[in-house]
Amino acid sequence: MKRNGYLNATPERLDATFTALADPTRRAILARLVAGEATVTELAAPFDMSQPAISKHLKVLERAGLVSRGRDAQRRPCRLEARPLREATDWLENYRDYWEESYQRLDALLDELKTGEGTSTE
Amino acid sequence: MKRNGYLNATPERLDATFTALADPTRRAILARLVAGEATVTELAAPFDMSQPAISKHLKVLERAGLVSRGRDAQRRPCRLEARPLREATDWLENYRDYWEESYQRLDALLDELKTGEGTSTE
DNA sequence: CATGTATAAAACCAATAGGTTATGAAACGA
DNA sequence: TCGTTTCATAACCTATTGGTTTTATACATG
Repeated sequence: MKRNGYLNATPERLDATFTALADPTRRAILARLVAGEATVTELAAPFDMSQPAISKHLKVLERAGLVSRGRDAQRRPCRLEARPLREATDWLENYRDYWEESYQRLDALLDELKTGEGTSTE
Repeated sequence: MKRNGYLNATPERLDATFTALADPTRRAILARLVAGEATVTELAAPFDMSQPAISKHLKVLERAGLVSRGRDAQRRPCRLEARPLREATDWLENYRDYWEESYQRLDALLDELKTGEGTSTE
């Protein structure tokens, strides 16, 4: 049930990707980049944090392949890269069956509690 | 385009979940738990690592809510919990449109390179 | 009751993460 | 050529991570 067709992530890439996603600042940066390319200073602006701190976060994102950088004079515009996101999603999709099942069980239980009330196994 | 209906993860939960997923040992433990409950020693067996090390990994997984523990005499069986996996998946799904678009662009490019050869913009 | 088994907790260590300030370097604009 | 902007790098600090070994606890069983 996996609509695949592309290559899979190595464990190292998953390590790097999930590590990168584990920080709220970096997730915010990614969210910003969905809207399009941005320079380091633009990315740093919303945060109460020094510029080198943001540069470090960007390096983590870059190491995971989540971000690539161009060049525009003295600026180094960042762009979001899709691949690791897809790979992480693919990895998690392997568990979809599992948690859908879990929630079906939960739904059934809630259903029983609601409609049952006295009608059920008591 | 989000088939939701359930609650969303707090940033702290996402931090904890992605942190937990960022380690290959912990991912392997999760994979094992899909097959059903397991004790700590069972989980530790495949790894060339001390028991306390595994206990620490389990604590990380527990802190993220990915694992819950029961009690069976001196054993503390671990079970996989679905919720954080679903929440992480949901978070990543927000990017699905983005990377599907990216890959369409890539596909189009590859197509052009393959079928075009000389027919294209040259 | 004594011993073995399953797990947790403590103390320790090296490496990494996440932040800081200060400095350096590349490119632009006057 | 000089100053300004944009960014990276270095050096430093503290807290956390991921591992170790050793010790303690809790239960089961002969």
